[in-house]
Amino acid sequence: MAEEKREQKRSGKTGGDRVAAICTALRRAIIERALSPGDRLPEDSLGERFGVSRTIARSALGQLAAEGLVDLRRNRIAVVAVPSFEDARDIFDIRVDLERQVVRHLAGKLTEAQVKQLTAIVEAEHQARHGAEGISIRLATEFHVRLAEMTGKPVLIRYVTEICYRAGLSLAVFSRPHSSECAVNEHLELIEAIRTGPADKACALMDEHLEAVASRALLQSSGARSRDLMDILAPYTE
Amino acid sequence: MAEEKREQKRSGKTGGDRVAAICTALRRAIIERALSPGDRLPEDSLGERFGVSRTIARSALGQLAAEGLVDLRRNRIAVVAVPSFEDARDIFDIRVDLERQVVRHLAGKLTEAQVKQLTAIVEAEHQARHGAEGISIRLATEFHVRLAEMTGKPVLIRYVTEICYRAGLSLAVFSRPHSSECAVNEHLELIEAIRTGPADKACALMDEHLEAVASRALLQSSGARSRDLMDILAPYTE
DNA sequence: CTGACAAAAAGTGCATACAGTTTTTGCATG
DNA sequence: CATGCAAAAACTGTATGCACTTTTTGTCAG
Repeated sequence: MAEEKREQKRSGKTGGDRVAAICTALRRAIIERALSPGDRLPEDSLGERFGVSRTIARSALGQLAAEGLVDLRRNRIAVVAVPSFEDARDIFDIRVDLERQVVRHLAGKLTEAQVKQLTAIVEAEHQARHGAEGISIRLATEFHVRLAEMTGKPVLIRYVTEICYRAGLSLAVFSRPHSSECAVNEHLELIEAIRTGPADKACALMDEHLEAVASRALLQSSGARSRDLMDILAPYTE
Repeated sequence: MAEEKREQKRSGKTGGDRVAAICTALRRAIIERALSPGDRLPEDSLGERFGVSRTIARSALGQLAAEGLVDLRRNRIAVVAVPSFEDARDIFDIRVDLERQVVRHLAGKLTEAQVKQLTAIVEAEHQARHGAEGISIRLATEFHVRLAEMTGKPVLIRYVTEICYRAGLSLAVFSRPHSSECAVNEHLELIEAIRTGPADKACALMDEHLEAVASRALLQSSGARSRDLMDILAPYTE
């Protein structure tokens, strides 16, 4: 959030981590669906866009590729990753496990301030529910990421964050009608369950929530839902 | 080991992915404890060692940092990561979840060839149990990685592999007496349970196995076990 | 028109150069 | 001798250039 500002004051000094800034920007663009799966990300354009050399842009792409958000093939232009249906399913399976850990660690231990912080995000989700679709998806993701951050466990935070972004990207591929507004209520219930409830109860609710998100998108478009040009044009053939 | 040779024949051609080669070599060196947590990895030396420019070495370090095997701080020499005790605990917690998924997917579905392949690794572990300590640790890790690969699920494979390496690194920090030979028997039992048993049974055994590995090392050295110079020298003070 | 194919354009892969930042070293000083 | 400090050495951060590859474009024969 504050990084963007810091990048501006280019006093000739070394400059705070530019690679990270580009990664942050791209992650956000991807999660908000300003960038779609398959979109091209040439190093030149990227560098030019952010006012850095290809070296930096390239490094950012490498990082994002490691996170599974970008596909990087030798001698080819980088593209926003296009998760397969199986990938999406696996990502959600892992996500359920990881977030269950988050909830287990947090159940009954949220501070007043933390509850407030989470509620604020859900509030924002509520506000954004009729605005740009991208924003509400980002906020929904942010809710889960913030939750993970509250465990204070760096390793867990890292994996949850990464998997949440990948899940968001997967939904961009497979969820036809963007059906994530209902999440607002579920998120509120989650806060309550984690705040008051016993761990098991809260975990169960998180399981439910994630499974619901997954099926709303993944299962409903059961099977292929491939964006392959061949398939898209099939109905028009002859 | 063989990579170095290949790097020599510089025929001017494009050359297959050098970054990946360096990563592989370093991962292996780390898991075999040829490199210890905290060891320095200057870009120059690394590049020279592998016959590439700093650009490539740097990129490899970035990749490994993303995997949690290397610590990378601005303007500082990269070092092999030094996981905290909490990190180690969290890594094992996540590992249990991930490997449970592997077992669940594999239970009762191993082909003859796969069983043979796994058995071969355990055999190698047995052979190596009195040789170089590093080798047996690497083989034990390889067992789990191979298992994950048998699911054919790229996402799961990636996370299991990464977390296994991080677990290995954590053990390098916290496990005093290298106590991993007993794993041979446990690995054999695991193969059997996955081959024949129902998923629940096999999962339970995997849970046990991992928890055993974790406690043999992590819990036994309960609490600090910090490699901090201050602590090491404490007994000698005065 | 349609294909094929070659030249031009767009991009990536990698080394290198140079600026800036630690870290080390060497020395003088209290 | 310990201490500070400044110069040298060791490294990292980043842009740029060149070689090589892929993609696009343009042209010409069928």
